[in-house]
Parts: sequence; C-alpha cells; structure tokens
Amino acid sequence: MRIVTWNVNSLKARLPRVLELLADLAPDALCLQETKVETAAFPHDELREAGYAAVDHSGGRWAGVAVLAPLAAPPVEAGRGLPGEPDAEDARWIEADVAGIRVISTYVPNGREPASPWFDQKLQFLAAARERLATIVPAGPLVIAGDFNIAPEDRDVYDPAAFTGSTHVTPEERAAHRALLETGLRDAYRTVSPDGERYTWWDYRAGHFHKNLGMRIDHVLLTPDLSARLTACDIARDYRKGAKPSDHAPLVADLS
DNA sequence: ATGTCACGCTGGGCGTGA
Repeated sequence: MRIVTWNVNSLKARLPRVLELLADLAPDALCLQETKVETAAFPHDELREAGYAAVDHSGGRWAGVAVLAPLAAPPVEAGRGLPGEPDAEDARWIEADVAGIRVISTYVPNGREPASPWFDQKLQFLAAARERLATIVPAGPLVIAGDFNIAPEDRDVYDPAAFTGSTHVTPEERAAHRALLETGLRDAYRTVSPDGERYTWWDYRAGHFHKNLGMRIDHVLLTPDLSARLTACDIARDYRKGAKPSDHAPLVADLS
C-alpha cells in the first residue's frame, strides 16, 4: 500500500505533473493540498482517464484538498471540513475511506506572522484537528497526510536562525503538532529516518531548492497498526525539479 | 537579496496569498 501526499500549489497548473506522478508512483491513495480550484472545475475526467477517482473539498481560488485512489478501490468520502475550524468557508480538511483505511488530507493555515489574527486561526485549526483526531484515531487504521505548515524540530529546517520570529517553528505551533501526535499517531518520515534531515518544501525564490534551503513541513502521520507496516518513507525530490514544479515535493509512504 | 509562483480581474499589470 502506497500513500502519497503533495501540496501541488494549483491542481490546474500542476495537472501534468500529477498525471506523471500517478503513472510513475501508482499510489493507492494520493492526498493533495492547495488544489486552488472550483468544485465544478476539478479535473475528474482527466484523473479518471489516468485510472483514478477523487473526492475533493474545493474552495475556489485558495486552499482546497482532495483524496485520490485507483478506480478499482476508489475513495469514499467520509466528511469534509472540521468542527470548530476558524473559517468554515476554507477548504482545508477532507476524510475518505480507501481500502478500509481512513485517509485525511489536510492543509493547515500558514499563519503568516506570529501574534497575528492569522496565527491565532492556525492554532485554532490545529486545536480543532486535535479534537477530531482524538475521536477517530482510536477507531483506526487512519492516516492523516498533508501540509501542516509546521517544522516539528530545529533539524527540520535548514537554519533555525533564519526563521527567528517566523511561523512554522514557534513553540506554540510545535506544541500543537505534538498534540496531534499524542492522539496516537506516528510521524512516518521520522519513524523510517530517525536521523534524517530532508525537506519537503523550498521557497521558489533565490535558488533555495538548488541550495537545499528547505523545511520539512509536509507530513504523513499513521496510527500504530499502519506504522508497524512501514517499509519506506521517501521525499520524491524529482517532482520539485523540471517544468513547472510545485514548491513542495511529494512525500511517499509505503506499507507492507 | 522584497529574489517566484499562481490566482482573479481584466484586457496587461496589480493586489493577494504563500
């Protein structure tokens, strides 16, 4: 079983790269974030031609999440949005059942600046996510994957000093991330690579990808039954290269 | 290094968000 998560930064702009990924990696579940597409414009037809079905929570110009799975074992929607999230108009959370596993794709708010209303809304979203997970994780198996916009530890950023005063690394955000894990989830990348220092996001600007100036902010979190089946968890950096890349690379988790 | 993308609105740059 292969589970992939990818912040595509516009599904319309990234569709060729998504089709490339489906053909090359053949995921059993693909969680997308920042689809930035209207519900009516979601490219179901193109994905179906590639052998995939999708459930999407689309918000138009911003955000947007989806779960894709092969037509032979398609995703069955199990809910969208999050009780208690700060803006119900945002499209940042979708749940689907895929081959007996609850699969959640989430796009946590960026937060913009610490001590701003947007930062408070990020923490509020994370608190709502924790509440939801506390309810459904015990019923596992479950995977939640997406762009959490949090680097869990200093080693998950290229230079902690470069992020002083910035979001993604604050004690509050890291505590909120730990609280998600404490509902009974394990970080797939960290489980496979206890000493790994690889990243999933690099700024488009200033050649940051070329210099590997990135952060690990995309995560696959698994219930223990699924974590015990992990055989690999890799960052597919090739998708950050080439024509029209997203600023995020896909994260690929393989289960026996 | 305020350095790049992608969007909507529009009709070609600008405002917004990341």
